[in-house]
Amino acid sequence: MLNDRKKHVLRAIVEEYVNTAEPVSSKALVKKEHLKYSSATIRNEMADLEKIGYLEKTHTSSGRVPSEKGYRYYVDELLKDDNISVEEVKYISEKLESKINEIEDLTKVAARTISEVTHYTAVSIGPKTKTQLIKEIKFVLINPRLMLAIIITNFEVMKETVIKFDEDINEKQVETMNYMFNQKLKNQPLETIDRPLEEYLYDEMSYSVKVIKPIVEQIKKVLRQDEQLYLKGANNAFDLPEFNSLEVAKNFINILDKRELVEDVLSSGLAEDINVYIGEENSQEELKDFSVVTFRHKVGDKDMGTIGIIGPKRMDYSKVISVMKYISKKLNEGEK
Amino acid sequence: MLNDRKKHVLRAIVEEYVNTAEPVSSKALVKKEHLKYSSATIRNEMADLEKIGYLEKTHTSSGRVPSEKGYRYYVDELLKDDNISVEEVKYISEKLESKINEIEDLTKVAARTISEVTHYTAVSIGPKTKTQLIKEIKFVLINPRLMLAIIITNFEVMKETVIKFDEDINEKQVETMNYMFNQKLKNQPLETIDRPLEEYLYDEMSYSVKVIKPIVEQIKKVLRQDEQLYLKGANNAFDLPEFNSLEVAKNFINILDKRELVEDVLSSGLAEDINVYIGEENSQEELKDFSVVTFRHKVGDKDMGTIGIIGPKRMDYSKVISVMKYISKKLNEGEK
DNA sequence: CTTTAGCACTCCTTTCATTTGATTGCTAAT
DNA sequence: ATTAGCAATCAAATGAAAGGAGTGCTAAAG
Repeated sequence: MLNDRKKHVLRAIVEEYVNTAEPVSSKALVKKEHLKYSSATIRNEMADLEKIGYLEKTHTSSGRVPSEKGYRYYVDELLKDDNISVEEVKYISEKLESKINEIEDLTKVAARTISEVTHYTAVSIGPKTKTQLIKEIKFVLINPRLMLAIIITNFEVMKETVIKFDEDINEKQVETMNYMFNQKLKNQPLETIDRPLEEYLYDEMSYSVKVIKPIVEQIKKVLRQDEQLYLKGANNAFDLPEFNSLEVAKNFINILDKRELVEDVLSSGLAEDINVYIGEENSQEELKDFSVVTFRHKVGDKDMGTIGIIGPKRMDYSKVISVMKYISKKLNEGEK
Repeated sequence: MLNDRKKHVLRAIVEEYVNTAEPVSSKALVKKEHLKYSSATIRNEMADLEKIGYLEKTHTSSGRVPSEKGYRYYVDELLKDDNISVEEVKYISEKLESKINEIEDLTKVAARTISEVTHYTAVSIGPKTKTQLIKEIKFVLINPRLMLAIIITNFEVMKETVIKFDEDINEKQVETMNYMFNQKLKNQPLETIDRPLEEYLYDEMSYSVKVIKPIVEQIKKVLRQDEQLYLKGANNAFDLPEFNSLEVAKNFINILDKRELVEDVLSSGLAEDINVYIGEENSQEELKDFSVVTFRHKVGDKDMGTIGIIGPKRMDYSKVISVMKYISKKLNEGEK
């Protein structure tokens, strides 16, 4: 357990380093925080904090920098999560309520807004379809060559898609399909709709490939669509001094370029809260020099997707978490 | 008009510079190309080529680098467009014919494949909806609260979307809608479906906002979807020496981050051919240090989207154009 | 026992001069 | 028309020196 002065010093060092990106010296800290102790005293505290692993030095005669453990302690114990200005509140509200929402996915708008307010890179992804279960699947014939498929999942998400046929279909066939597909797919995960099913259907049903294939293809296509990745503010990263190292910049772009990696990152977070992963805490090797903050956008029980920001370990956790909390709240009440 | 030796020198300098990213010296050129002239002679030719603007120096005692005019001459007159290996042909064929196509947009697959083969950054975008005309719009009622809208455009592209209502709709209403919407929208560009239309409909039709709004919103949404931007291989850029300058890297990421800019770039190309824009030839100020090569993916008269690669001016135009030509051909014959 | 002043020591950063080497342009010879 | 040869130019690498910021430790003061 840290005494109050150590807490103060640690918090101040994290915040100062987040601001300046320069190792923080004892002298600078005393001045900045108007501490009633001399720099020598602070130096002693800093030495202690280093001993227990919360601070690091870049070289023997440099100021101190928070370690990952230090950031973690800061995030868990020291940070204020109401670090959001009136202007920011106003800006966010306007964005989320603006007419754009009517066209665009709200999850995307939220991701973009977070990026704009925090100046970090934001990513978002639609609800994870693969883990959802099929509650019901329903086919409606519109005309002999055009059929509508409606899938309802246990997350209360509804997906529809139109299927075109090369040959005529009749009502009787559709009825059979309704029966057969539900028989096979009810309470199965969405990913069941894949090659094995296709083959099963060929065997089981008397319809030709020409009928079955477009159905399966089209459904698969629509399921994929929801998992679309959205990315905003990649350029912001380049304003940060850590990205002056080409090594780091390259790693960063590499991460963003790998779909699966970003999907992993976003989907690994817990459903209920704001998740913070600092450096090596990330399960992905590639992210060991970055920090990630995510949260899941839910409306009631409906999963609407996950939003995350990716930035340097020297991230303004206070700001990011505050903004995310506010947006999360806003999203929930907005959809009531 | 250049004599053959000058052409040879220019071509060799472009290709050598593309390979090495280092200014090409007279001595290196003689050696590399087994020229039967001394370096002094080549120096004279290089001086001439510089005088007429095809070559440049980075400083007084450096080797030569192609100017934009030099690249342009190379692209127009000197380059071979069959610069594609057996392995590459095989790889591309496999990718385009693989099962992935069944799920994924072929335009995206093509863009990704180009990026993989050329190691440049590829972008693609769906068919430009805004310029298309509405040929017919048709509503089909599935149940009292669910309606299907089908839009057919003059590019023979069909778009469908499902519309949910908060109140019941009857067949009579749908008939009226069919009449009214077609009346108003036939032969209009797709972008007509926007706010002005919405207001017109409120005035003209007796239906409530609750009916009209979901229709317009949903149609707008589906129109947007097609213009989705796809990006692959942004990380490749960082393997190129020109991106060792943070300035350049930052510009590049900035460009990719601006949706509208990339959309502009892709849509400015001519429909029929492969378009090459070198440096300042780009109409976008931001692209003045980059080159862009694009082509439109068409199937018969149907516009399927545009694919482009964005890279340094020191681009392997021969490789890029060869690969694009091959893919373009392949896409056309595949869809027959 | 806690705090602090003072100072030696460390090491990064910047600057400047020097050297090295590659390449050109030009002149004069072939 | 071609080429050998050479002075001139400039980037890039190397290394020495100076300056400065910051720490750790010791000894004294509170």
